[in-house]
Amino acid sequence: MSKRHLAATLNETHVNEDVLLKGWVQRRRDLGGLIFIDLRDKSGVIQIVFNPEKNAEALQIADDVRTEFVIEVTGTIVNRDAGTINPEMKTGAIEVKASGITILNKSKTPPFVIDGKTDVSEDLRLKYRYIDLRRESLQETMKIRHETTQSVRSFLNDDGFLEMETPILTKSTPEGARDYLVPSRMHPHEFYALPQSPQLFKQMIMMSGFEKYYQIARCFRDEDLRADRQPEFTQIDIETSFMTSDDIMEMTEKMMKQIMRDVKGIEIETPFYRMSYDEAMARYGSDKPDIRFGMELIDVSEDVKDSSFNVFSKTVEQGGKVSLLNVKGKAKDYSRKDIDALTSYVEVYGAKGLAWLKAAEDSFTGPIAKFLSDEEKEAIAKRADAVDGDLLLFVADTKEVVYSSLGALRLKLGKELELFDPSVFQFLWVVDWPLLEYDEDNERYVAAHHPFTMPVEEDKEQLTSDPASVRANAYDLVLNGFELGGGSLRIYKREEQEKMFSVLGFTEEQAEEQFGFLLEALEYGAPPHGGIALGLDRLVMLLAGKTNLRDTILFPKTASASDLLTSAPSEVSTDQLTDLSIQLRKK
RNA sequence: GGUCUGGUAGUUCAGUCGGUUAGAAUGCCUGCCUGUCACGCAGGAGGUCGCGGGUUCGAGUCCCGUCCAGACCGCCA
Repeated sequence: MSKRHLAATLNETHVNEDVLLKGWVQRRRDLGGLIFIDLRDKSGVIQIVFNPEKNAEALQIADDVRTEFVIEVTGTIVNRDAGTINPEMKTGAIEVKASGITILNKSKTPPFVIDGKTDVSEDLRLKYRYIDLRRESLQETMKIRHETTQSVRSFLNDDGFLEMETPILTKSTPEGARDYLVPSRMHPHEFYALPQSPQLFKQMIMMSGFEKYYQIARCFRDEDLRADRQPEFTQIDIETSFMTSDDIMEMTEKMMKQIMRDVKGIEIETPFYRMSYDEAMARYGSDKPDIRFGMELIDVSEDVKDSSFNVFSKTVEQGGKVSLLNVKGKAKDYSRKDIDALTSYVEVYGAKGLAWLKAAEDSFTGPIAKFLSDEEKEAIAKRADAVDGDLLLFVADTKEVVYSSLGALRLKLGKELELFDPSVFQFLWVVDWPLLEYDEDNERYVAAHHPFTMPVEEDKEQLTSDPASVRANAYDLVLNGFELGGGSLRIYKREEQEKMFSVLGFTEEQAEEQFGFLLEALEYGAPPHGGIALGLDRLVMLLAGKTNLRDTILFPKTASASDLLTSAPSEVSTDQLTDLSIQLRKK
């Protein structure tokens, strides 16, 4: 018998069959004359029993076996006695009566226990990533990742897309995120950049006449990390010719529908709800709102603009706004101290404080209550729909600070108060983005998305007269408060692209030097085109119910962008540097 | 670049007001145990309290610096 069996594929139908199993020792229970070993392979776990009546020699070897040893076991599948069935285990009704065991490899005692229950520090897990990955939860997540990419491929292949690969060694461009640079040996003093995205290449692919392209593309950005941001990440990158933005959104919805069906077995509703950027900011204080729950921002600027409470009236007078969150029925649950904690929370986002009122019968209590007139309180109560027992939390500041602080507070409270069902997947399109943002530091406009985004047709006239008012023909896909990705129609005429560069403050020479190849390509029959890019890692994170991107990436980086397993980055030899004509400055 | 949290046994943590020999659980080792499944029972080993400096009669504990990990702000077209 030489055919290997997988642990978790065995069940009662295999009783009396001889099996061969190979895998790791999950756990060993030594009862003296009887030893149980839980054998784990990629499919799962099954219990092996070593009984001297069956084979005394095998029992002897099993005695030497330890956790994470790699073993090969032969034996017979048997039903467990009624009283010894383990309902917690997929294979809990059967076990393998061992006739033989071979130790294929020993293992040192692992630095941490491999089970779902044990909490281990992140750095240790990353240093021993290959051990950490043996845990069921990570095995499961990597399977979800595989299923997701396969679902994407199957959908796009069926829809006539070609999967194509773009270069990893590319040209550095100063716009956008910081580039990872690769020095060139053949061209001393010159550098390649790793792609932040295949943006220009996929546009070139459209100019090459392929019409439908996709790639599961690795992208690189040398910026600081976050729980949902890694310097090296993967995008589902898509570009099409001749499709409208509605076409692209509809296609993306179908793709998401298939992914949710294939990976989660969930039927989601399409089309997704669409919301303008302005609406998202006003209602949720976020350009990627989590719409699984309400508790929206309520603007009371109008009601307090003449208030004798200066904090409110002055803010409105100076062009800011006063908004609040109505924490329904929670007034009693929040002490002064709790609200102080919320205040420190919003201060991180630039808010100077968090004013509050508790709604009691026909009145408000709280430190600011005495500064507000009865009419103002009434107006606030009406607008906020405040009833007895509600807690109102106010921020008065610039629009930006009000949005970011209350937007963040809304998410925090939504989570803490369990205002939503975490198993729900709520997709949303955010559309009508501003094309440009004014950069105070550099005193010029920068592209909000990227400089190749097409303006909305009816706003094109304002591009030079009122750049800030121009909307982009762009769309972002949001899932449960996370930006899954975004796309746009692209500029496909040279004059328009040149105009865009000029609005962004490029001289003709700069535009030519950095993007001359693009401008030229636009002159040779570039088709109307557009596309979308979705963050695969984030999608998998949400599908797997994780809160951290590291858990969806095989070998992730730490918050300081190092790899604790291989100790990258690391110093290199002087010979290597000499080859590259590089001399290091003292640290 | 900044703010905050953490770093004590292999691991996860506790360690009071600065005071005798730094603890617990788990893991590990040894012995016993034939139906366990986080097996049980008995015993044992295991510590550069991240690192460097300072204050003090005395520092895991206080102060300064630094490194590492994490969360967040800035940043991320």
